[in-house]
Amino acid sequence: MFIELRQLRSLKAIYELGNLTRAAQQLNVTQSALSHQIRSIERYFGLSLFIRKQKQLQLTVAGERLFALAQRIVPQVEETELALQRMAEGSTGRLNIAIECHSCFDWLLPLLDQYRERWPNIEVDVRLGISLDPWPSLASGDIDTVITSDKTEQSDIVFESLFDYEALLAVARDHPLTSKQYIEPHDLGVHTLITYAVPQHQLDIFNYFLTPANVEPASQRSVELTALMLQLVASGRGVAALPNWVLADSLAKNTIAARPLGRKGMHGTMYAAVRQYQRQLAHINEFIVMARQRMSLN
DNA sequence: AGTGTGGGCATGCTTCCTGA
DNA sequence: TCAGGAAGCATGCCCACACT
Repeated sequence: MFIELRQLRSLKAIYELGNLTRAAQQLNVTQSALSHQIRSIERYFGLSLFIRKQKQLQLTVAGERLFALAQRIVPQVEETELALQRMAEGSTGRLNIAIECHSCFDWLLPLLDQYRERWPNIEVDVRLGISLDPWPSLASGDIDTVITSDKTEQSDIVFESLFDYEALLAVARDHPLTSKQYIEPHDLGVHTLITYAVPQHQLDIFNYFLTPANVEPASQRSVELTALMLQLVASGRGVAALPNWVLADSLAKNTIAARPLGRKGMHGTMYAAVRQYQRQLAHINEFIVMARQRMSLN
């Protein structure tokens, strides 16, 4: 391939400015360099691009053909360069987030309000990843980050740790389990467990606590909203395993009590999974930094 | 180290403008 | 009309740099 973007830019500048000298000034090269460029195209194709009879350069048919190409290509390239530059600076772009936990809304939504103030030109969208497998969407670029506590080996995906948390069993203030220092799996065998309305295999309380001990709760009730779950727990209609950031407010107001799950507690880390090449984008990096800052304060 | 390429410097040529 | 100067382009030569 012989025709280069550099040459199209030169041809466009020469035609628009009317002579080599002014075009050379605009392109930050010497008149001589520009003349060499044009001559090299002319020699390669064996065609003249300009009629050089007067001082004013006039396009030949071949020159017009190449200039038409330059008029189409150069603005598109410049527009794309600008868009990429802005994307790298973070002044435009998008942040499509998939979250794998219902309770993440509790910290994510206030964070996004703060984020939108800082990055008003970034389009932000949040999708609940529980009902779908978010990883193919992340790999294909359909979404930009997955908020998850499951760190799995994925090629070209980096897991940025956001914060550590502990899942606790929330119970009513006067619940019999408040007498225990920590909860054991069999303690739940006689109580109603309130969970989010998702399949059992997506619930950590089953995966890491009940199923390994071969224990089933006496009954299970599912709800969609965290607030409703907390109300049901507070009124003694069941117990629920929730991360500490969800319980912080209710514990502070003393409307419920909470106990660790197991002697050592059930600890986890929340991650933001992003594609490797997107990690350096300013608006994505800033989201990670803001999430860390916000949750380290809690 | 050899080669290719882009671009700068120096210089010559052509065209245009201006004043006598 | 013509001479002189200015403006603009072309070209040979050279150098720096990238690539193999």
